[in-house]
Amino acid sequence: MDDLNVTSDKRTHNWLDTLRSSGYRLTEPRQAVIDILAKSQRALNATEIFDLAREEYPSLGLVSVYRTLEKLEELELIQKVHHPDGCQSFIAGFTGHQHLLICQVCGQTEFFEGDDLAPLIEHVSRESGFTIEEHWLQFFGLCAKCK
Amino acid sequence: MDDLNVTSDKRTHNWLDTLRSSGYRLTEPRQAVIDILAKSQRALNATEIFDLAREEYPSLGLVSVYRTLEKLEELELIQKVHHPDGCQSFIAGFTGHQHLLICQVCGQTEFFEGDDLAPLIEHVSRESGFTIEEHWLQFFGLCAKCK
DNA sequence: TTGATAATGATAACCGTTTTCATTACGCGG
DNA sequence: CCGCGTAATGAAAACGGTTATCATTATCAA
Repeated sequence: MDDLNVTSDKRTHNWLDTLRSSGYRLTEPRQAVIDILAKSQRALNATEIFDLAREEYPSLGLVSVYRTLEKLEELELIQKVHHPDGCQSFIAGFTGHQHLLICQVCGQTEFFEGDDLAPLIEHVSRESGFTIEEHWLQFFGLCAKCK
Repeated sequence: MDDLNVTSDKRTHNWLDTLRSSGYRLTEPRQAVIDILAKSQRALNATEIFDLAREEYPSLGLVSVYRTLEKLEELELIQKVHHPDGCQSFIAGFTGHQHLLICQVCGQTEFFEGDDLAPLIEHVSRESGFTIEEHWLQFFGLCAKCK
């Protein structure tokens, strides 16, 4: 638990730095949103972030959540998570786009490498005549705790 | 072009049969929506289907488009397509869930097999402790015509 | 052909997101 | 450390896509 907190504190710090060096101000509403996202193990939508962040910073407005999400996504600090029940949730990304493994019960999300995809991409590309430039890969299942 | 039409006519016929045998009535609004989807090579959203179908069947209501999409999806005749710019488009599926290859310029969509995924799933599963039950895979790129 | 009822289209309601705008507070320059 | 320009904020209203309501229509089994 301590490890997680250290990690999320570091992440919060890095995000604030990135915001500053991109010319954005460090405001309390932004920090409130960032605190929540930096330590979440699952994807959250605007309303969920709003509710959680308000516990610490009650004057937060929902609009600021939307605006902060916009900027964090633009800076590639978070990424949108597509899910059968909606596609408006966000999760912290370590290094830009990554592949996700999502627990269908608790929502806990992990990242994984998908290098093994190269041959498949090669094969599909040759077969279809397409030039493949991007790919999305997500796995859904049950995490160790939920099964 | 003739081949495409024959195929889409067959598909239309199959869909209408499936609707009937599931206890749904065969109505003109439904046929109008199905005609459009059965022959489209790219994913369409409700408004696009509405506009296209109205060219042939002008009294069609938008609500019927939504209701028909609901039923076709439930019967697994169409599937939702997730895209960076929205996740409310649908395309005809051949056999339930399949992997998609989408042209970023014209939207033309093809299906491909992803059997090569098995080893990756196995590996991620062992590493993470998850039981993996479902996966999503999509490729984006440029089709032969658009590149 | 008839009748029960599934399905329709028009309208209004709904809800998540965006826009507007007067007010606040961040952070640079002095 | 203070004051000022302006980015950022929160409240409220607007917006747009989807869903619910309801009187009317049309499908299809008997």
